[in-house]
This record gives sequence, C-alpha cells and structure tokens, in this order.
Amino acid sequence: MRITKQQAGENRERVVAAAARLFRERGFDGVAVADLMGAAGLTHGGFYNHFGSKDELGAAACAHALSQSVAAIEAVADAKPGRKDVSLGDYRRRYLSRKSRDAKGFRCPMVAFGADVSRQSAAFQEQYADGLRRYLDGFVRALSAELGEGRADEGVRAQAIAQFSTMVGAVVLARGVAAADPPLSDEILADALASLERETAAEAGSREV
Amino acid sequence: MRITKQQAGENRERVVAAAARLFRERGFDGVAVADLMGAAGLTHGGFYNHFGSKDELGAAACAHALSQSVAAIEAVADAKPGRKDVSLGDYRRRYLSRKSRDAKGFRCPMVAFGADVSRQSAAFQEQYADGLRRYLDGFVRALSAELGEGRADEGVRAQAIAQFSTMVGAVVLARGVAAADPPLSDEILADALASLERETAAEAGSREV
DNA sequence: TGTACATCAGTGAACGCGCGTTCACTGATGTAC
DNA sequence: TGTACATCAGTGAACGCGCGTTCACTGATGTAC
Repeated sequence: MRITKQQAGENRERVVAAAARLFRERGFDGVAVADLMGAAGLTHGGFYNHFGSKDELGAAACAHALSQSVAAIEAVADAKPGRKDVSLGDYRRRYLSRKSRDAKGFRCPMVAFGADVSRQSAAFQEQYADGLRRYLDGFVRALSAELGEGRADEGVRAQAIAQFSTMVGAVVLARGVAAADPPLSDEILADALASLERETAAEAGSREV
Repeated sequence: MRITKQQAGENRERVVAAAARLFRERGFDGVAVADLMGAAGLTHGGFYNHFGSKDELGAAACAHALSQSVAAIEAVADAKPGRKDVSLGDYRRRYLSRKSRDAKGFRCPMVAFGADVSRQSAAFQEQYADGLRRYLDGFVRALSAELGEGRADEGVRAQAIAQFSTMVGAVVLARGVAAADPPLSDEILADALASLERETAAEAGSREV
C-alpha cells in the first residue's frame, strides 16, 4: 500500500517529532525503534525507508528540538521592547520554573542531551553545536536589548553565556533531586533565578548615564 | 577457590570504583556487567555475589563518586585561610579548566549523572540527593570563608547554589560542544569563570566595612 | 591445637529477552509512452 | 487522456547480537567440635 509522497514526508516528520520528545524523556537508549515508529502510528519495519540508522534519527531529532529552542529565544530577542510576556526576564522565569523542570518530554534540549552528546555520533554533535551557537546568538541579542540601547560589546556575550550556564546548571541539579528532595530542587531554581535577576538589575543600573 | 573475606571486600570495592569511573565515562547503559567485573580483574559470573542487580551497583557507584566530590569541597572549606592552592578561587579555576572538562572518567559526578538521575532507581536518586546536599553544605562554608569573616547568612547559601549552578551548566555545555566546536567550548568555560570571579570580587568589596 | 564439614567467592557456560536491522511481500502511487 | 509498468512506503516476520541474570561446579576459607 504505497502512499503519497507528501504523506510519506509527513510521516517522517511525525517520527522525528516523536523522537525529539521521547529521547528527551527517556534517553537515547531508553527508546526502541519500534516505540518511535509506534508513536507516529507506524510499524517498525518501515523505519529504514526514512533513516539509515537509529543514530541518524538521533541527529535529526536533536536538530528538531534545538531549532524550537532557537526559535523561542529569537522571539524574545526580536520582541518589541515593553512586551512583558516575551521579555528575557519572563523567559528566565519560565525556564527556571517548576513546571518547566517537570515537563519531561519538552525540556530544554541543551540540558536533556547535554550529558550524552559526547557519546553520540559526530553528526549529532554537529547538530548540537550548531544549535547552541544559534541559541547563544539569540540570547546575546535578547540580553543586549534588556540591558540597554542595543549595545552589544563583547562583555554582553560573556555575560549571556554565564547566565545561560547558570540556567542550565540549575535545571540539571533541580531535576536531579526533584524526586528525592523536592524542597532542595525548588530552592535551586529559586536561588539561580534570584541571582540572575540581581545581577541584571545591578548591571542595568551601572549602565545608566 | 574461596578467598579471604578481606579480599572479597577489596574486590567489591574495586568493582565499585571501576563502576564510578566507567559509568561517568560511558553512561549507565554503555557499560556491561562483564566490563565492570573485568575492570576489577574478575569474571562476570561472580557479580551477584556482591550486588543484587546492576541498578544496585549503580547506586553504590553514585555514592562512591559523590563522596569524593564532597571530600574535595570540604577540603577547601576546612583549609586554613591563605592556602592558595586549596582556595575556592583555585577550586573554581580547576573545575572550569579544559583539563577537568576532558577528564572523561573523573568528571564531576553531579554533571555526569545529572541528566540521567531521574531515570535511575530510587536508591540511586537518594544517593545523588544526599551527595548534593552535603556538597552544597561544603560549598556554602567555602564561599562563606572566602567572602568574609565566616559569615553564613542565608544570602551566602543562595549565592553558593547559584555559583555552583553556573559551574555545572558551563561544564555541561562546554563538554557538549568540546568535539564539534573547541573554541566555543573554551569560551564557555572562560566566560563562566570570569563571571564568577567578577561577582565574588564585587561581593567581597561590598562587604568590607 | 587438629580434624571434618559447611560455606561461599569465583568461574565459565547457558538462558532468555529486547532491540537494531534485514527481508520478502503488498499494493497504491508515480511515470513513461 | 489512458494504459502498463516500475517504484517504493508500509507491513510483519525473522535474524543475530549483546547483555542482565542464573546455574552447576570448584576448592580454599571459616567454623564447630
């Protein structure tokens, strides 16, 4: 039962989207090819019509998940000033929220894949690095807009990278102890957020006139 | 060929130590029971004389690796003031060094296990949470000593948690792009370190008289 | 202190399951004329 | 525009490998007397 080229393309997309979610949720080795195809409403036999190997799908899923993160931070960077709901401050609050920490299948891919990237294929690692580069560019623009009149000296980039490191580390740790020590988990998120907000306020102040 | 009780105990210890190293290096699913026993100079059949399951060894290996990290930060916290080589500043520099990033089997267990903890057994998660609690206590004491006359108000704890989050996140990201984009990887480590040192200097300054 | 027996750490083969991958087959789609 | 044939996405069974776990066995250690 051959199907339309377009339908085949849509099927492929559904598999990639399911993989982006399931890999983040259960890890690369925690999801079988049959699960991935099943999540897209297909049987496992046809997998190799779309991908050369499970590794190849991994790279595609990584790219898929990262492009969503890049789009999200770019939306913040390109938002008109004053739009509170897409400000960087709001983005940080959402990133470091309990809700975001507990969203297993939709966590930040930089975090979810971070520890395992180095054990994945070269293509996977390339996708990850490319995604992070673009994400950081977006973050720099967003921070630059937040701090002042669009100034973008190299200090802002360093600060953006440090800030994002704080966010990533806090989510890693908070997620790690979420089940065993919920109060500590919450404390980590709160402390990281407070530190970023304090730093941003101080920085914005020092840049006035 | 039965062996001494003491030797059996030492064998067990060697397996745990090997597991602490190999799990960090290749991930939990990346190491077979036979590999673990082989790394300790044994054959796989005797594994279940020591551990009830691979999961149980995982928890023991987690505890083993974390206790080393706890000991390291406590050494900093308890060092006599002025000992440069065991200062918190030196610790941060080492933690965020390229050498440390590239030490696959001896990476910070909070980072190496961080992404996977939530998929491990409850016992594993308990060990992780307990290790992190003790580690953070040590970090708070070390930071408190660095900043002033041993003051330990709650602001210091929040700051310690934020600082450690930055360190963890930076290592996660730097390690993730180490192979695909070495300059970016180095930049992340450097920016995170600079941010922490700038913050510490400012904080120490504001606390003077 | 000796002696006899039970224990148990270690060995290596085997079991059984899950999973990545392959394969023969189907039949509707795409294409050449 | 029709017709005939090739293509190829999808199906479901099968292959083969690796790995966690089990098991019968060994023989030196630990222990009861």
